[in-house]
Amino acid sequence: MMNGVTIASKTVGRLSLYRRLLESSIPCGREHVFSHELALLACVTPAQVRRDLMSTGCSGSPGKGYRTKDLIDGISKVLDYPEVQRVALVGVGNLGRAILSYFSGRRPNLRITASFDTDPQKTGRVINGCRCHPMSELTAVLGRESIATAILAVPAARAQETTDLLVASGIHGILNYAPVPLRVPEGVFLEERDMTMSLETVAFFARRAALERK
Amino acid sequence: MMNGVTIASKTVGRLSLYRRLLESSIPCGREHVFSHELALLACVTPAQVRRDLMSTGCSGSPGKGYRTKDLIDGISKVLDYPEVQRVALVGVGNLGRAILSYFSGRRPNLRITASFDTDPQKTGRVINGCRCHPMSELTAVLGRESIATAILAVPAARAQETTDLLVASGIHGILNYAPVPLRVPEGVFLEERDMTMSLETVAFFARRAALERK
DNA sequence: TGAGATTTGTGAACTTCGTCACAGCAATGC
DNA sequence: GCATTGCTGTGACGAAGTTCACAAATCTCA
Repeated sequence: MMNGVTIASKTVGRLSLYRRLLESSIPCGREHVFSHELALLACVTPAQVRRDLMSTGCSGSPGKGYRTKDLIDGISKVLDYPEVQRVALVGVGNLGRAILSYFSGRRPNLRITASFDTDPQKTGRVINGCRCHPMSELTAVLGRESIATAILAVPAARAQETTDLLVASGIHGILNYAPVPLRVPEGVFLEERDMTMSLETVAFFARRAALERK
Repeated sequence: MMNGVTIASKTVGRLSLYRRLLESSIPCGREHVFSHELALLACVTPAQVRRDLMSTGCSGSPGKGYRTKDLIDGISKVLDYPEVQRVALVGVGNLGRAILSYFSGRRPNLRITASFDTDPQKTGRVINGCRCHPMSELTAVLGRESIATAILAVPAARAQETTDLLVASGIHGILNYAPVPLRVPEGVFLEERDMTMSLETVAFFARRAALERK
């Protein structure tokens, strides 16, 4: 690791959640929060919250809780890059557009600034506030904008070749919505979000729970 | 548990993946597969594959591997309901429509057969091959079609109330794409798929990996 | 100021998930 | 038929993630 501190990937995800909750769901007047209040909002245990916050260096005081502002700043110091961190989206189909419209203007510090597609109908246009480039420009655009993070939403058949291209172009983190597992070299962080796997898992346990109830 | 066998949720997800790979990526002539071949396709270790397959009851023979057909049947016996299992989608926005078009006609045994939305522009119409009902009909439709599984893709502000309604209407499994954690009673299986958390996690580790490389 | 109530910070236990490594067995070659 | 090869099935181990539980710290109120 670059600096001495390691931080678990699940913790990073929850920190992002805590920050959102602090910004949106804590009544404005409140200057302090307790771990059990955040826990309730985040649907985790208070111990989990405290454990996660340890890795930000924030500390609260017994009896009073954590200063809301300190938490937001502390979490941001861990999660945010000093400058804007740009993200690329590859594949501007139904899902790609949903992702674009979902993220547009959400966090000023983390922005999808470039998208790519093979379809000439789409390339050259601005879709959901984001310019769509042809795949041929991928390497150049990623380099120019120093993009290290990509969201992949292309058809299964194209997923691996696209990944290889992304990696060769300097991408170090991929969020994969294509329904195939990706092969990436060491040093590239990969998060798989296969909807089929998710749905089939939920369906399996739903069935089971429904049967149990009978 | 209803029957004696417990099965880990991650294993269920991977079994679904193995089946897809067996159906699509194994050259038709091949009657047998080795665990290391499946492992390569699924991007996991051979030991993981064998471990997962244990819970299906399938067994292979040393030197020859697993019979492809046995595996597909064995996995299906675990994952599939004898009848069609119906799924509901709540929230037919950008993401909802992407989900619908993604799943339409994919697995005959697991089908999204009803969708719901508050927007009167959408209700009453068939969108991406799926009838969209007003929320007021939710309980009735889920009951009539005996639906126990739901995909949630509504705005954050509506997510918890919608969940409560789903649970009250007999849902036992929820796949949540709304960007808030849901509170569900025991006995309801919940899978959270918050895109913001995922993206922020990937961005964090991408940045870290990129810095390390310098 | 001191007693009591409450919450933090964290070592230790526990749970879950994945990997190792090897005994045992089917197939093949000699 | 015996030795060899190479893969399966699984007990044991290890890593990651979560919860427990309690000492130490702060606040409240008399």
